[in-house]
Amino acid sequence: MTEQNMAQTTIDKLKSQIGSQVTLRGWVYKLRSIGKIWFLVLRDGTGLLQCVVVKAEVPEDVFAMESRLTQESSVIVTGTVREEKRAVGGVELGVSGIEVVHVAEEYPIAPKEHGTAFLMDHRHLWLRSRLQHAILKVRHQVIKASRDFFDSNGFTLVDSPIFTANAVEGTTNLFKVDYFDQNAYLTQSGQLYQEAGALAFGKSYCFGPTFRAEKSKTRRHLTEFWMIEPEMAYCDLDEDMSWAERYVEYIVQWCLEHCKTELATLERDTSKLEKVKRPFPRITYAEAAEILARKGSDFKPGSDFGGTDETLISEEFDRPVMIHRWPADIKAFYMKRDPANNDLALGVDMLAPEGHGEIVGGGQREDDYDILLKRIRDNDLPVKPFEWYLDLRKYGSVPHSGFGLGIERTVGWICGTKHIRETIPFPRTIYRIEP
RNA sequence: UCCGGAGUAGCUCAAUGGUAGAGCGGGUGGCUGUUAACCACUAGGUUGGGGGUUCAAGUCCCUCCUCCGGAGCCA
Repeated sequence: MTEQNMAQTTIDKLKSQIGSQVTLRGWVYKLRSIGKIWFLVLRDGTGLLQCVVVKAEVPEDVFAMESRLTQESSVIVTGTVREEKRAVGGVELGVSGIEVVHVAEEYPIAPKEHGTAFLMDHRHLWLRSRLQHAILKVRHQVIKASRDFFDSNGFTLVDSPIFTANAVEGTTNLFKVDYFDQNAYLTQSGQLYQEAGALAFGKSYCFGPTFRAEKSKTRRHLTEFWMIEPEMAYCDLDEDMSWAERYVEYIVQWCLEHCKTELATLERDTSKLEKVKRPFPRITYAEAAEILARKGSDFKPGSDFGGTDETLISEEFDRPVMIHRWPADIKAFYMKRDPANNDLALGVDMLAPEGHGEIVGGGQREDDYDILLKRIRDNDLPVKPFEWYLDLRKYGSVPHSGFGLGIERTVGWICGTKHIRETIPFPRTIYRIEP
């Protein structure tokens, strides 16, 4: 290894390298010139660094590079790290040399305000900007925390397929694909397969993309989104809710500890997240309906909650709230009924605070063969594609439960972003499939 | 699918029916500590498409397209 390679570093490590001669590889984030000094703000994926080029301190050709360089040009910069209160991040680089790797063409995203449509058209470049970078860093940590949580609690990763022959919830619109000469769909949930996983491994989970062909046009919807779905054998609704609150608490506390810089960049009020500690309130659907009645919503009892209703309910609590025991009519066929009231399903939804909507949906599954078969028929679903699913009730059926957590809505809540489309690298919405 | 909103310079937006403009970005020049630097100069337009009314349309009417927000549905 040459001396040059040994000095190779990244911006996030510079605080411990003050006084050292280092080399950084990155891109020009911003340029400012005041004559015989110019400033280059370097971006390397780990942070931003102000680099100072002084005419009297560098060779003439290095100083002359200011006129050649453009925003987002790729450069390798060498210099001495020093403390500097005036610079962003508290350190700066006194430049001794610059190697130009590529001079970028005029960059479309100027350091000024842009509209969302324009930025989304340039999503592949927008990812480089501070806020988008921070949001996706949080997304990464949410996913890491999720895997850590389930991996260290005895769950086995059992990936569900993306192509499926059956519609989990029957009623919702699925993306149909030509699967050779047969119809297939893109999955809208990996849950059914996790039930097989839980009966094989005790506790299993999957994490992958799911697809909904609904023509939703709201800040809470994507046609392609990522869901993490755990499923537990020998688990009833109460235990299911305990898993959900442990998991959500874990993710939020993990991000508070590991995403301090990003949450500060996003100007997130973290005091709201610090309150996300167990136990979370658990209320019934009927109690939630009472809250809405008291607050004057025009909500119709027996129906599902709309976005506004969810916000009204979540405003009552300072942490996520779990709503359980729903009218069976509005829930999926596979949900087990409440032994105390056959009209109610043992389902649970978790609403995030601050109006970020439903982040978790789940419940206890019907484990009786005859009842499940009847439900499939009552819902006018074809029995054939569900035969394997029914088998799970023929060979060692047990009470089991699970849930799914929407990654994008969770990231949106933790980051405090208004639009869910900023929480996924390349969002897919009804009118956007590019870039 | 329904309701509402918007399409004008690369971007963000102005412009009573009467000569299409500004800021930012780009280019040129100036400045030894800038923070969205500043100052001067400069280039940049089929006003989303089509049709109509009018002496005259970015502006009024019809139609189509695109996008945005919300509803429904959902995570």
